[in-house]
Amino acid sequence: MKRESDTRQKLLNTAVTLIWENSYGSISVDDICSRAGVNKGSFYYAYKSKSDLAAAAFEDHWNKKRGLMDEIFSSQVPPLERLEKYCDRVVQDQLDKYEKFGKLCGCPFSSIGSELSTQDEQIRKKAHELSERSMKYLACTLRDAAAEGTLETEDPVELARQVFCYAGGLMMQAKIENNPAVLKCLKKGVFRLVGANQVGSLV
Amino acid sequence: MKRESDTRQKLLNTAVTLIWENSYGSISVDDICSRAGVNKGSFYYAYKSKSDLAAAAFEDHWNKKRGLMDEIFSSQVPPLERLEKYCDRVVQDQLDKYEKFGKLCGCPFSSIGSELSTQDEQIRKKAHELSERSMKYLACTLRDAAAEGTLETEDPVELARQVFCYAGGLMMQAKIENNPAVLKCLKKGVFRLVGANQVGSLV
DNA sequence: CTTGCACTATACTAACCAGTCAACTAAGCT
DNA sequence: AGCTTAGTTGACTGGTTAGTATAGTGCAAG
Repeated sequence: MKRESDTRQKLLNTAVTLIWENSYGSISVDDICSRAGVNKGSFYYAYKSKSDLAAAAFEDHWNKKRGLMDEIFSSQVPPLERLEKYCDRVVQDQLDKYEKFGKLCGCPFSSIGSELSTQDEQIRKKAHELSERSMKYLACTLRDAAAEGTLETEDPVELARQVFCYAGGLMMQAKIENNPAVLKCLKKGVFRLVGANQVGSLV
Repeated sequence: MKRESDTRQKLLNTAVTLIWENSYGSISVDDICSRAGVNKGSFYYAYKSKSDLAAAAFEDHWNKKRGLMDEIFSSQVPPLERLEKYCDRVVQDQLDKYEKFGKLCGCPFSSIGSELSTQDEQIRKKAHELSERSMKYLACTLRDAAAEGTLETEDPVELARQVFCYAGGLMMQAKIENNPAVLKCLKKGVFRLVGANQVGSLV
């Protein structure tokens, strides 16, 4: 029978939070440990390096979001509505974080991926992998929309990438401006990009 | 009569290069000094902190790019052609860097801005300021295009922001994938976003 | 009761960090 | 020549870093 401890989980949660609000480079293992209420020895018993924990925390954070993503991108929902809900959710997440910390934190995957992609191959690969997963939702949605005729595209995979990059770029810009108002044009830009009218505006 | 030294300039150049290829957090003052062939004392004689140098290096890097930007966005050039040249240039810059270092480095302003915006207000402000300058070129171009009737927009400033964020997001994604092929859809996406046909495709 | 193992606690290392300082060099001015 | 001052030098400080070593704890099965 295994004895389980919540040390790993505490470290995962703390790592995501601290790194998201600050940056990988500015957060130390000691910071993570003391915030998580875990001793250094336990840290290195649970993970073999700081980079390892970060990669695991990435994966864990994604898993926590996955249920919601599956729901937003459910085939039961009309494709353009999925897209709209996704935009709303992205903006809402940023606003929640903003209210909580008084600063716009951007997308954790993109921020950390961008910071470390040239430094740490393990983290770059993980960031890449997670971005592919997000793009899958979008590609599928755009394919469905094309099939029902609400938008036209020859290449839903490429278009999904464009939408994804636009969203990521906008969050980054909002972070750089530290201004939630920047996010206002997320939906408008996405729909402009896919060349469709928003569901709401058709009513 | 002033005695001038190239210490400041050497530090500016070295800082941009090292931080661009790596990250602010992973590059130390000692790294910058030894690569620039400058002593630590001289560093702190020239700049009062690491963060100060970074901000100055930002500004300096922009100034070096400015001439080319003025040329690309010259009123003498038809607006949509400016947009195309801009895209070409962005991609070319990334490819040059990629060939030189074997890794995709992304946009230095966005990368460092994204890394430090929640940490260092001075750098966040500088990154913000420089992004505004880029967007000015784009807004002006889109306004001109609307005036000559090659595209439609109610709000060229907002559209410029969307274009800018899309480009930044795409560079970030290319960095995360460490794959120059990602950049291929820059132009297509930009023209999709502004709702115009590329100049080339009209011929 | 004891052996083994999952986990914790903390002191420690060796390298590294940003930043300081006082001594030094040399160029320009009178 | 002699003074002033911009600029240089590299050793130094005090604190922090990721990671380690080792002793210890508490549970569970034999």
